Amino acid sequence: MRSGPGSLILESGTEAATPSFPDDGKNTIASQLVSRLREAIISGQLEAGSKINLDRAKQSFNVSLSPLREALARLISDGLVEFEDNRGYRVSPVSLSNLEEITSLREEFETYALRESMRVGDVEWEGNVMRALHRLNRTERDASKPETLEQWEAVHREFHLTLISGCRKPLLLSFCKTMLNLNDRYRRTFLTRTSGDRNVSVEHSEIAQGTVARDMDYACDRLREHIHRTGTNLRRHLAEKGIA
Amino acid sequence: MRSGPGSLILESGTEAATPSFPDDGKNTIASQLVSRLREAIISGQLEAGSKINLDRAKQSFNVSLSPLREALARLISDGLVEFEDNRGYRVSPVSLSNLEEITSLREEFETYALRESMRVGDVEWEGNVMRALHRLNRTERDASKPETLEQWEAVHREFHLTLISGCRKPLLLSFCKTMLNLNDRYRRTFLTRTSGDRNVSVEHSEIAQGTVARDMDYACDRLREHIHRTGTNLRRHLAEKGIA
DNA sequence: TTTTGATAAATCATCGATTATTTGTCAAGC
DNA sequence: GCTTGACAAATAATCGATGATTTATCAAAA
Repeated sequence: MRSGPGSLILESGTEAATPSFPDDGKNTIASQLVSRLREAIISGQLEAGSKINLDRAKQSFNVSLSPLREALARLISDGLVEFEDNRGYRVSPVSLSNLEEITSLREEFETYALRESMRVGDVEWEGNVMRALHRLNRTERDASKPETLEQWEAVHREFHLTLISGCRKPLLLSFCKTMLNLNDRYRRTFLTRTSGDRNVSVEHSEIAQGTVARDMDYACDRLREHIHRTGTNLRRHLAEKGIA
Repeated sequence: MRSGPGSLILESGTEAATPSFPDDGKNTIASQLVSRLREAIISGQLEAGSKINLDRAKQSFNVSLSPLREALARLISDGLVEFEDNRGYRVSPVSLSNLEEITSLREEFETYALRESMRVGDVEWEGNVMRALHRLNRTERDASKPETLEQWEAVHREFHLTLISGCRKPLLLSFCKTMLNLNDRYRRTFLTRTSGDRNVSVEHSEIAQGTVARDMDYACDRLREHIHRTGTNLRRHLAEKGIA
């Protein structure tokens, strides 16, 4: 299926602009599935709480059972999928209490990671933060253009991860990444527009400015508020849709 | 292989004292493997950093490939196993920096979870804490008897988990459980005796007493010290064995 | 001697088919 | 009418075999 390095046969896939070089990562079907399934869950294509029928999933993703099961097993780490013996896999459900926990943990984990980053982060990290902020501010978010929403989600996620990427604590970073994933699912499912009384751009800028200035208390307070506001916002939207 | 409910054929396994009733959980080979592999890694039977050869593992555990791969995929969540495309699975390596991160995160996560537990925990939780303390104090730990060490590890782990079990934050609890697993691997691998200058029993009692008295600062300070001392201890033992 | 490239061996990834379990259905008994 | 139990359909779990990739080996060339 995959043409090896040096092959003259062009691949028929959508990606692969450089057919003579092996792709970086994501070589196996199982690994590709992890990405595709994660995206499908976060974006809401796979409904929260719904059972994942292996036969149907197998068909709709055009894969065999083994890589599908392996991908789902790996997704348990992300908290996006749950499993029970002989009952199979299901998309993790959403709930008010789950959202509240995610918000709380993001406040705790991310402020801790940000403080650590400011303590030990180097100049390159500072630069990455400013670059991520700039990209975020230059990315348009228009509810009438769905593709801009997706793009904005990506750079927004990247901004928050960059903020804490200087902390030199890989386990902590992976936890934060997980929480951010779970949080993004709520936003992408329930929140297409931002609340009117917020200027999110300013919030991001304040966090970033405080961060590179290494003003720990200021930056962490701003970040905590930012996360908290998003949580409050989302909670309201969940309540409107009658989700307990 | 498995005799169904009501069957008159007795199982040949070591467990299953009540053959007429389905086991609670752990029904499938994959799930049993998760437990067995986790125990094998934490106990040090599977060497840290070593590659897991699927063919050999298949034979030594007497299972087929599919459940083995699925079990390993699930173990990634626990941070005990790492994976790379086309290179397979390996036991997560140990290092000084990894131990230090685990210690830091345990300090942060567990004190936060303990505070939350004291804030919202109910009377039943309090009772569970006192029971876990009592069991721990009554469990002997004799380096000359390996089976007592294993037993002690189990009740010790149970004590720490019970402490924070009142917090009503399932995601936080699972993170703490993961960190505790990783920490226990270091202790079981590198630390068979407790340091001479510590009275660990007193430390546990102080934490538990402060907890049920809902003295947040006292209990959390004692817990943080307790975790920190264990970390310092372990770090020394790692250094002695020349592990960077 | 070191490097390179081809080949062989080991190992991982995937598939299709088989077996085991759960869930849905419905009739018999209470 | 409600519960119980047997049967059938749907679904999950496992297996053995096949295909793909990586790693090891070693001879030829620089």
